[in-house]
Amino acid sequence: MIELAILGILKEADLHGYELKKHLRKVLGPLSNVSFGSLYPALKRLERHGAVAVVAIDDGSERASMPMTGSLTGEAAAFRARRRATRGPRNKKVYGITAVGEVRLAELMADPADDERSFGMKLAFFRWCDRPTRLTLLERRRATLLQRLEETRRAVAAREGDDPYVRALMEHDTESTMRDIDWIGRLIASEQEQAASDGRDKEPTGGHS
Amino acid sequence: MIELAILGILKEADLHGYELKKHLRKVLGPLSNVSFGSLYPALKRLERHGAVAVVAIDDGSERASMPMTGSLTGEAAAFRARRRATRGPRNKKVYGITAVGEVRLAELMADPADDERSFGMKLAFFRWCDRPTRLTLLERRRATLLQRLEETRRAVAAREGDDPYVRALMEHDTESTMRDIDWIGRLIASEQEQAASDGRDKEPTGGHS
DNA sequence: TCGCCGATATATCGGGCCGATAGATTGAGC
DNA sequence: GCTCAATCTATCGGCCCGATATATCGGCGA
Repeated sequence: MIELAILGILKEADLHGYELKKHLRKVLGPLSNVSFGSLYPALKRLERHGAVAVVAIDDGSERASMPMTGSLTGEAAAFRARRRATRGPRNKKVYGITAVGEVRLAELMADPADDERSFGMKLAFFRWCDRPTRLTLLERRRATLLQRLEETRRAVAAREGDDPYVRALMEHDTESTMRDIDWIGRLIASEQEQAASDGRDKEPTGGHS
Repeated sequence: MIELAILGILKEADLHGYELKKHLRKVLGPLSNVSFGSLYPALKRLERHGAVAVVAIDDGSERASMPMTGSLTGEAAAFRARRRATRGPRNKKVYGITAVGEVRLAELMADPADDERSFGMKLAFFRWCDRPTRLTLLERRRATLLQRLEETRRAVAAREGDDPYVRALMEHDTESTMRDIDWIGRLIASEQEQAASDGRDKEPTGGHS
């Protein structure tokens, strides 16, 4: 799921690895402490698959955002050569998302994976998908949580005189799950309201009062 | 952390891999969906380190729980040989925890890892450790959650006009974290009450009214 | 009685994730 | 100029997981 995170962030702006990690931390907060040990291999993977591409190599000169297509000529190249000779380049590889990457992002958003982490990430990138997709994801999450709730409830009911700590854990889990379900319900309602609002804007016929 | 789960379960009863997985699912519920791809390698690892040992090999005969020390003699061996010749043995490898394993379990319980999963597991096995250790773990968890709460709050405050979905995510995270902190607080209070109660039982002097 | 099937049971493999670590540049402060 | 912390890319070993292979077991219908 780290690929989803990378693509979702890169869709907003071209960034190099280190910045990417900082943005991830800021946007997803405690939901994803992506380590460099995952980030760089993932970037390589995505590049190999053509989902992202190196947009520029920032060597410290002012000429950032220089496309890599074609050969560098003139002053810039000379400047870079000088720099490289004296101190060596910084070589910050700035990545950008490609058309393939956009498709991949959509695929990953539609992926059935539905755990805490995955769902949180998808929600964080909801702005990149349309309303039907959003509703599908929300409904799926609600179904998952309801199933989990049922499971935990059965487990609690099955053994009454069990260990008090296990019991406390399960009861707390039940409560948390119920609250999460409510929350998802509110998100769904909000989404449906907006959908209705959009509908009214487009075809105001049939509106009563 | 799968080792903690295995040792914690095995401390209660000797089990073979398949049973182990079922017990794990029952006790830890949705907190750990340990797969065989982790379970069997982990068992091997633990056996190599001497933390668990094969207590018996259940080949389908009625004589379960037969220790492996010494050679099998008499009827049981004959029966086993007959069975093996005709249909082949079932070879359920029943594992048990060793003295080394008990030490390892205590070490893993004291481990500073403090994420959702790790803490949940430890709590599920609280019955295996003394009250000071429990309180230490609870306090540590509370500190972690408080830190996370602070972090999320700062992130929310830092950008006001941000994406509504990211905002919803963060606000929900804040709420959940606060509830978790309250919960931990209640567990700590309960633990301290019991500690005080124990103290009164032992030295009833100084009790005022 | 035979065959089929789902549950039981052990095990491995490829691939991904993570913590630790390495190696290097850069800017700020002194 | 010197040190130090932050920036930046990258790899390694070890662990975890989903998929998969293999084989037995108990029950149920033909």
